[in-house]
Amino acid sequence: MPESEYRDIRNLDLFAQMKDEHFTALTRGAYVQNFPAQIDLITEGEPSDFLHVVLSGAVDLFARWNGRETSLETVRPISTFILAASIRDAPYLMSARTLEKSRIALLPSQDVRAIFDLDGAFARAIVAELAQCYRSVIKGQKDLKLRSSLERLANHLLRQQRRAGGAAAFELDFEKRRLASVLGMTPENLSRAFKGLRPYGVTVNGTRVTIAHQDDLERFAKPNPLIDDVSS
Amino acid sequence: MPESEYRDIRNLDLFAQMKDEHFTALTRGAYVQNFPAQIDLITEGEPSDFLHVVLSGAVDLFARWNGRETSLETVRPISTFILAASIRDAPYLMSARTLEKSRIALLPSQDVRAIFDLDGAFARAIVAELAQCYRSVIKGQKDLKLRSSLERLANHLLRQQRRAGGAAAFELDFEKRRLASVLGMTPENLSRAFKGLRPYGVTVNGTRVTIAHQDDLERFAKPNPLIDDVSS
DNA sequence: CGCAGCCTTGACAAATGTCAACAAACGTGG
DNA sequence: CCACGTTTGTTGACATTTGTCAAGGCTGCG
Repeated sequence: MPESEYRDIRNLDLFAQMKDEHFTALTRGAYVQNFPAQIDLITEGEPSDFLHVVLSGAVDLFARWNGRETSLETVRPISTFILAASIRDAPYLMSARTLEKSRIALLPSQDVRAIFDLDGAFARAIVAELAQCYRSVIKGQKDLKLRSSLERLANHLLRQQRRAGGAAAFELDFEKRRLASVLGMTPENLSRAFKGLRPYGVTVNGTRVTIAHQDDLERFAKPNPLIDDVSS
Repeated sequence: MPESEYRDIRNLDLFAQMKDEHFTALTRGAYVQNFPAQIDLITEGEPSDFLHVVLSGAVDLFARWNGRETSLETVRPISTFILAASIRDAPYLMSARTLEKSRIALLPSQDVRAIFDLDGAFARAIVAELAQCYRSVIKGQKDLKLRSSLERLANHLLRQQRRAGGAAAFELDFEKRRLASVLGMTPENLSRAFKGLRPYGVTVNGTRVTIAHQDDLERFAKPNPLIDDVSS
């Protein structure tokens, strides 16, 4: 593993505080691999052999049931995914595939569990990470159960706008068919939802979104820190 | 705190392995309280002052937005709730209220965090608990996004049947208006959904459900371990 | 008994999904 | 760089699902 990537991983909140020897042990059995876009990395139901770290690119976590499929989360660098399955030595609940060309580190789950038992700082970091993940899924649950698809889209746009710097015009960070799946609707419905937001000053051109009347949109979307804020 | 309740808490997975002195310190600032039914225990957005342990009764975790309300989880004895908020010292994402007369222990979040930093065994137990909670919310997310309300009800009945011992006839464990909220639909819709399951041999009388044709219902519901199993 | 809350039902409205058609964007190989 | 085919996005028409409102029955409790 190149020194720079070793550093990047080491600097993740999850690994920053652990003992050197433990981090070394953890990365000894690890390897880093490049994947093209649209490659399946893991499949739900399989045993969780590796904790994955996205070093570059992007990964989609999704699930299937009865012929249907839905996107549950997008993982962007630099962060880990399927920590919970690794820790519990339980089967993956979600499948993962690359969205773009991606570089991914794989740490054997077995080592993660072993070192988690030895290193208190690591255990605490895992707690912080899991608590964060948990809260973020709860927010997603609230978003889904309390809002209509139009409201979900409106709030998603406001969140995305903030992440992109806050300007009135910004780029969607993934293709619309996936956005539809993330928001829990069909692509056709998303198209119509965009049109439904026009009265609030939203226009779209390809992946470029412009919010002409910020106040109108916010009055409609009613964003709430307990659903829409990244931290907290 | 009575000795028997002290024991009950001590025996929870979360506390079983921690050092005696730490457990003592944790319970020193704690207190136990009885609440009647339908009492608000916490409100979303408030700082998380206490980790709660349900000793008896039942607690509903729910959330509101824009005048709507939804039930997210039911906590039954003996287990804790809002662990994630306590650990992160973040505001509650959900409100809680008693469903019945309940006995609840309150452990100061500050102490939980302090001892979590001192006690590796405790930290590990918290990890196990949080990973479990995380996975269970992900399952809920899949249930919501991949299934129609009729399918959600069918699978809920099968899960409930198993929990109740597996007999063809069993009791719903909460009132229908709440079940509707848990499943993400209106009470009216739930009524109709029950009728919609009649072709698969489901009949309801008050809170008593009978599944006459187990196979038919399962063929329709297509239960899946990665969504419906409690553990794993 | 009489009230209050829950459940059910019907009629209707709104939201969302499906299917088909087509246009636009993209990538590949010539 | 173009031609081609594939994928993605959009739109319309329509079906299905879900929600809303209003009414009435049932039950439990004071």
